[in-house]
Amino acid sequence: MSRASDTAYNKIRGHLLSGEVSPGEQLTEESLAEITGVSRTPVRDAVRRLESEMLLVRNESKRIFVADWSRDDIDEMFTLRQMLEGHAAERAAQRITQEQIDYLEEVNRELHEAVELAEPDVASFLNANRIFHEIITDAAQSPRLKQVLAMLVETPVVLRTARNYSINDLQQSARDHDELISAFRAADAGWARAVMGSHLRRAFHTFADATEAAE
Amino acid sequence: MSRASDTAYNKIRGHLLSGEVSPGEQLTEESLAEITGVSRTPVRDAVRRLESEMLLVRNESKRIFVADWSRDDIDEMFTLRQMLEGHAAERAAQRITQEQIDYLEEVNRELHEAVELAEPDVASFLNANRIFHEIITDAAQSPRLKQVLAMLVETPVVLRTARNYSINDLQQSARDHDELISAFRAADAGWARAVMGSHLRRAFHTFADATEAAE
DNA sequence: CAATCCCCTATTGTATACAATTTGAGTTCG
DNA sequence: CGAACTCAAATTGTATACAATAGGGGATTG
Repeated sequence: MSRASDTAYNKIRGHLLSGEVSPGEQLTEESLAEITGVSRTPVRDAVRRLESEMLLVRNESKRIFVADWSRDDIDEMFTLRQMLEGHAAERAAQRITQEQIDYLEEVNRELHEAVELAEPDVASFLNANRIFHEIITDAAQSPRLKQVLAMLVETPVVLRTARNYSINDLQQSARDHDELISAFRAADAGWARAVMGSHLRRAFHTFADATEAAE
Repeated sequence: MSRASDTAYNKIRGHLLSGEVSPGEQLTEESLAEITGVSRTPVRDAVRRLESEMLLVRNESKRIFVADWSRDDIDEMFTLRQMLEGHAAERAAQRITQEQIDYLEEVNRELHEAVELAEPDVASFLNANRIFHEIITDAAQSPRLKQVLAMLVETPVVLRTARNYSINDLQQSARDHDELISAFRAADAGWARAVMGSHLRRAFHTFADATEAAE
């Protein structure tokens, strides 16, 4: 993370997720260069990456704007994740190693701890959740799948509404993960796909409810 | 296509697809700049795009190499396309306009003509085929899906082996398209998904056979 | 007053020089 | 002889100046 373009990527991403900027707002390479403290060259790299993750969009004349995700966009994103991560879970069930299963258990133990407090630690939850899903994507052993999924996970909207998730929802996520681990231990691809499917579909509704609550 | 980075993208892509370079061969930004006649800056943009399409890969120290697709890689790519384009066909069946259906018919008429010659016109076939699938992706009205699919279609291996496709395979593709159009006209999402699924899965085996024939 | 045109400014695109990093060949030393 | 070290060359990364393009506002004209 020492390279300037990575610095720029992380700072801009943090800026977008913090909510300091509004959807639809225009950004310029120059202003982003000032914010990040590097020149426009690495900023351009970072902007490309954020475009591919659809946190930024360009208009017809190449100007840069903060992406605006409609509810339908979020729905479609979860649907794509359900398909692709369901497939990943299926492949992972056939390929995952004992070490990776141990790692999944360790990460999910942390996730359980984060959501069983009186006041859940949402940041720890999100972090453990991200790592959990990454382990599965790695275990699927498909570089294409991994690259495609990298474009879809962690939208700004989801992260911004995470604080509104109910304790029940978070604890249900932890239990979904427990069941996924069981499916992997049984090497049951169909089970893994089905659990991943319902896990992500529920996550969408959790998100949708949290969004309504915030408004 | 007047901008230097687009020129670079197209020239490098053509270079990769022509087979003048071998999988695993190292390329440098400088050499690509010479080939394309522009400076390293737009070349870097083009390389990024080709990386996301996985025609180029980088090693751990960021050096650039021509991607090497194994048979398993191709298989996985077609599996992902089957999932995603199947979904696209489903959505398209519920959203496609009469104008788009007319356009599909027109393009597929050209495709039929290209493959019903004594000596099939493979270039025209590939071009009509690409446009046909693009119309469907557009009709699905999902920017995320469109972007994700852009990363998966047209691998160098598929294009290089296209000459080995049999006339029967090409004509079957044209008939698959006819059936897809019927499914769209009937607005039958399940039918559209199923036809797209078998169409792409057959395409994989056509590719696999053509590859073996070439070796 | 409204529509059009024109020009200045804002913004992105490109070239180039230089910095940082990695590679690999040659050399030294045990 | 081989393992480790050194340093020059090769390659990618970054900053910056300038070029090309697009946008917006004011003047012009009917």
